[in-house]
Amino acid sequence: MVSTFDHDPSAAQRELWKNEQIALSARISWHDDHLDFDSETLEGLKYVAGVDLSFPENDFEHALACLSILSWPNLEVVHTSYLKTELHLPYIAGFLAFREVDPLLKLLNQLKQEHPEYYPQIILVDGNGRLHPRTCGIACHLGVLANIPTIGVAKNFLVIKEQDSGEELTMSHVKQECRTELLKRGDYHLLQTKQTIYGAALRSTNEAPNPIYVSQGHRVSLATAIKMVLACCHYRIPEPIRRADLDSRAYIRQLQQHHQ
DNA sequence: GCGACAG
DNA sequence: ATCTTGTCGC
Repeated sequence: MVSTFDHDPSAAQRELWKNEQIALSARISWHDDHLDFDSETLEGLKYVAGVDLSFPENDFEHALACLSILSWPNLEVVHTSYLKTELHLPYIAGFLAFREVDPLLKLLNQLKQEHPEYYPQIILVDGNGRLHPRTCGIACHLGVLANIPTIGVAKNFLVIKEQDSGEELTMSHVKQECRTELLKRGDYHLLQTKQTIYGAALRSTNEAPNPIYVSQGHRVSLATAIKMVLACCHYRIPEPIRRADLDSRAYIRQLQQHHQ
């Protein structure tokens, strides 16, 4: 029995995925907020969500997807939902959404059916949004498919190289800039080329010198995305994503113990 | 051929 | 993506 999981997808498959990302990216308006709350004061915001996938030890084909709903401005968990899922593709940098977005969409649809009162007004996604080779990371993917405002938050920098201009944002260059420029909570460094603003490296706490990488997903401006993420950061990782990560990992450990 | 790139 | 352990500072 040959599993598709064992092999990298063909170059042809990757070209199809690239075209899909380019088409999705074209559907996003990058300049404006399309929110149902005030982007300046955050007045009217009630619920903010975080999504993440956690994996059992040494098993990257099975995952527990998690959707955490937090109240604003208290940032307390009011609802958590999980979905055990089987993954059919390996992780490939630049194509994360094709591996992970389906279970997240299912969780959102399920919440809308069963607990519409908790349906979030904006989602923080573990991964990039516009900060992506084709300006279409998983946060964009999820936002467009579910038609909901999203923001991408990555813990590591994804190298960007522009096809036409040849201009690139390299790991070492960005880290260098961050060390010298990001001195306190709220300081950020724009990640941009001559033609595109991809996102920002943000120092989210005074204690954590390593930045997080914030970018627009869907229906949100970069300025609002940065403000929103910073407002959600008690620690380096914003609370909605942090809770989805912690709670799903705890639940996996519980499942494994109960199964023995 | 080599290096490297979210999760 | 996962795990463990130790260390520092309040």
